[in-house]
Amino acid sequence: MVTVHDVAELSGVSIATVSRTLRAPHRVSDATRTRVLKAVEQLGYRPNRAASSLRRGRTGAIALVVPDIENPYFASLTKGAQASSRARGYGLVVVDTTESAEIEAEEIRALGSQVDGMIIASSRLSDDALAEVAASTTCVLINRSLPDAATPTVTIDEASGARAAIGHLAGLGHRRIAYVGGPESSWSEGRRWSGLLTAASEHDGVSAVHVGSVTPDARGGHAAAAAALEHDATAVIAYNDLVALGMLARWAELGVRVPDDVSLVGFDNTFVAELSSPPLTSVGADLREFGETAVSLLLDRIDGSTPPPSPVPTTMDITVRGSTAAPAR
Amino acid sequence: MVTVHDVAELSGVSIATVSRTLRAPHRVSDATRTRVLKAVEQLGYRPNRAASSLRRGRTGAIALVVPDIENPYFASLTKGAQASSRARGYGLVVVDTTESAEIEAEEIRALGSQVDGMIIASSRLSDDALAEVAASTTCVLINRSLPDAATPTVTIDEASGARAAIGHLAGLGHRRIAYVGGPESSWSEGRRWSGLLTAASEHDGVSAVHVGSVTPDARGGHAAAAAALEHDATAVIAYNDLVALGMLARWAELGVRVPDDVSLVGFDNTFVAELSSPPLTSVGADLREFGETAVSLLLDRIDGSTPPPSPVPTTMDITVRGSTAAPAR
DNA sequence: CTGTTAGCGCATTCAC
DNA sequence: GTGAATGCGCTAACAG
Repeated sequence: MVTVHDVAELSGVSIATVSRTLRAPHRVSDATRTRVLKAVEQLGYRPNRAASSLRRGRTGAIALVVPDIENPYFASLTKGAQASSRARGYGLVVVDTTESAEIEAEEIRALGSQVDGMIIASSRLSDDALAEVAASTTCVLINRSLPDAATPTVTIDEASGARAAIGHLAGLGHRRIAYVGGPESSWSEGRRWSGLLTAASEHDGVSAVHVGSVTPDARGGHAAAAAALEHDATAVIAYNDLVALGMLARWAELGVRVPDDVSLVGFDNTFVAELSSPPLTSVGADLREFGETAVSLLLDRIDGSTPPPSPVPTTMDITVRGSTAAPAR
Repeated sequence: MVTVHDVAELSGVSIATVSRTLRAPHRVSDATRTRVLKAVEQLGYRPNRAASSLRRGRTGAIALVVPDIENPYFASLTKGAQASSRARGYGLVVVDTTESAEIEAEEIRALGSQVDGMIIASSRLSDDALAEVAASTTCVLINRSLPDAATPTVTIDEASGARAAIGHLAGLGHRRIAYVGGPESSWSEGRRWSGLLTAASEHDGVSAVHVGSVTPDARGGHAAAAAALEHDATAVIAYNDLVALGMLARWAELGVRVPDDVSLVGFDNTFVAELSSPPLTSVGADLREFGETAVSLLLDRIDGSTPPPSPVPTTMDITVRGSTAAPAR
């Protein structure tokens, strides 16, 4: 292993100057800087992160905690966070908690001394447990608010998505719209449903009906497909794209045609929405950008340069694809 | 921050004993061990990773480098690697190189001092560049072999997948089978196509025809959908599930019915194969297990307990869903 | 502008 | 079985 001492010796300066050249280049003379950098290059010197972290009390890394990296929603979020943290010179540790509150708690504890801060997405922790985490670490929450309201949080404006979905369907002529919800414990679920109710009330004659809560995957949609049709609705909105695709597949088996017999709208607009036939109309936010926002907020907090302004919720837009059309009658 | 000194003071022992209690419990007496552990618990002491790393010369973390975390293939791989490394007490740093050889090289360099080893999946690096990495770090390659053959590698037995696909289709009565390939530069592409050719030759009267190379995503499949039908084939095998779904969607627009008019088989058997209608028959390996295998191999190398036996390639199995049936004629 | 010095928190000798 | 002492590689005072 090559250390500052080796570089110092080769370039004829002290180890302090080597360190300075790397951390604060403007504090050394041009001549020595070039000399030191040449030696660094020549020896292939890379500062030891562990030593640097120990001395500085900061690791230069942040963590992103997600419930399930296989979920396209979190995959996109991760992608954005990754790009953004690299751009700011930070490493990113991604942790998949497999939807388990226990593992989440454990990982967060273990992470404590390894990173300078963390982003916790869609936490499965209780308010109390999460508040404790927020109190003892520098963190940013995604899609989850805490009563105290002191913890920085980035959220998606679910109401804007609901408005876009309802507006699109109402514009096509739909009057009765069914909503297949996600887990009742989910933070998004509550916001999506209340957003839909509000949006429906803003259109004359349009009503929304909640037809059950399912697990937020294709299996859930599959199971709810039949029930969703039992309410005279001409359009169905699903908790997320996966649920929507599950319904779509089940309806195909049942001979129900989309969008001829019923229109279908998903939430999140993940890449899977483009995969089905017909492709799925879906409302969603730019998740990569969302991930970037969270990283920025966290790093602003860590670097402490500016007091982080509480960011405005990211709005959702609708992407109209083939699964929606005017109702038959 | 609570350190060994705090724990030592509270439990009335020296810092050496505290450290020993944690790292080599059997080397302290029962009495002191319980006393120290109580103090650890009481103070909420967590060893500082940076200090520990500096002293021991190992970080307790490994890295997984993937081209694209949004790709379900790598997401599943990551999931398995994550679970397995956690189980063995190692942290996992996931890096997404966005399919860029440049970023990959840069990240690998930066990672060097931060992890004890790395797993490089589907590297975009040149043989030379990759060989250099392999020479200077402890690493394990996934889906990519190096001429020198000295670098530990875990691979998937693509030939077994090809055999399963051809066998299934031949069994249904298909004789002429088209293959829509992926990027020619892809390591898997070559193995898949040659495996298909070999497998076809093992069945009387069965032939496989290569009908072009596309980008390995739904867009690629969309573009190749029409061309795939121009060869009198009654069944089509796609480079991967995404390509298959792209074709499926395009065919739906074209009025081509699956599996009535043509059968379709994907590669990788990622979760998206379950999402389409009809759901996609696909050959694939257990990717989570694959990720676990890679982690095990790497950690065995690092811990150096046993000389890592070169693992056998993971075999692929076929999952038959609704996209395949006997040919019409 | 540059060098000397003193630890950061921990794991490991080596005595006892 | 335990304690005292050393230094891992680096950065941040402080002097010069």
